[in-house]
Amino acid sequence: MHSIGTASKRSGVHIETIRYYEREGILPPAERTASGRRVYDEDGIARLRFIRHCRELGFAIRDAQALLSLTAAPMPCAEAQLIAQRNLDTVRSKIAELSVMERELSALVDQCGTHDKHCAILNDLFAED
Amino acid sequence: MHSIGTASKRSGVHIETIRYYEREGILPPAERTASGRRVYDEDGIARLRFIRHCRELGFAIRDAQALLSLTAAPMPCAEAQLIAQRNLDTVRSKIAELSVMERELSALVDQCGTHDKHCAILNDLFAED
DNA sequence: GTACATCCTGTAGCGGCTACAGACACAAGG
DNA sequence: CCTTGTGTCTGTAGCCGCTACAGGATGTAC
Repeated sequence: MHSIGTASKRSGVHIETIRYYEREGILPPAERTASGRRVYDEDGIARLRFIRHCRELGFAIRDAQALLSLTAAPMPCAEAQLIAQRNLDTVRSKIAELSVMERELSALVDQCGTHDKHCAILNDLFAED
Repeated sequence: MHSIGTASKRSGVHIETIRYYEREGILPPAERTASGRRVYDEDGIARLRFIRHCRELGFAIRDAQALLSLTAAPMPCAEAQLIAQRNLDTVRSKIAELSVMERELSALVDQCGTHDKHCAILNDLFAED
């Protein structure tokens, strides 16, 4: 049995974040000692790590919660794959958006300094469309 | 002279967002009619479009504000370039993070279905590290 | 026994909007 | 003049996923 501090260190999830997850119902409420302190067993720590991995892969916390609850289902694959695919789509469209930004920004940065009179960056931002 | 609705349509910035920018001091307070309605001239609309372009390029609103105020400076280029370069760095590191996610997620999605017994996605998320 | 670390709850803040509620204002038609 | 419909106003609360306190209780080591 472990304190929240130990669970935090071993799972890589900040203490405040653990409490936040509990408050939000992402995780089941932790057991408590007589004096009211949270206590975590290995499963509890594994769940924290699970959520962290989900977040590192870009899943929304609600999706992380859904995936976690799927681990108790008999045939979780199809559902899990669906959620993962949706997230993959989201990640890819974010990359696409950022790539557009990257191209335009680097063009702007390069242009700047080539014009004597006006700043290319500011000019461009003022353009009609 | 234009109403906020017209300014919104012509700049592509939502009405609520325009008021938000004013509240936050991103934009100078708009002129008002006798009855208290906001009024925008062509310059005001141009400023709104400027902010929108900044946002579309990923600039934080505070940076957008800084860039906007640079348009009144005599030698804005160096400063503008600095802000743009910082933003470009941010955008690039976001792309890098998302690319890692993309690779890992697509591997997971592909793996799923190849194992009969356990879901590869959920297994992976439960892994030690 | 006394420091000091750790934990608790509750609340407020971040960024960048978005979405109301409830009250005024204005233009067009009857 | 009155109604109807649309536009606008202020103020506040919510979204996401935390993060950062304040102020108090509890646990541990010397």
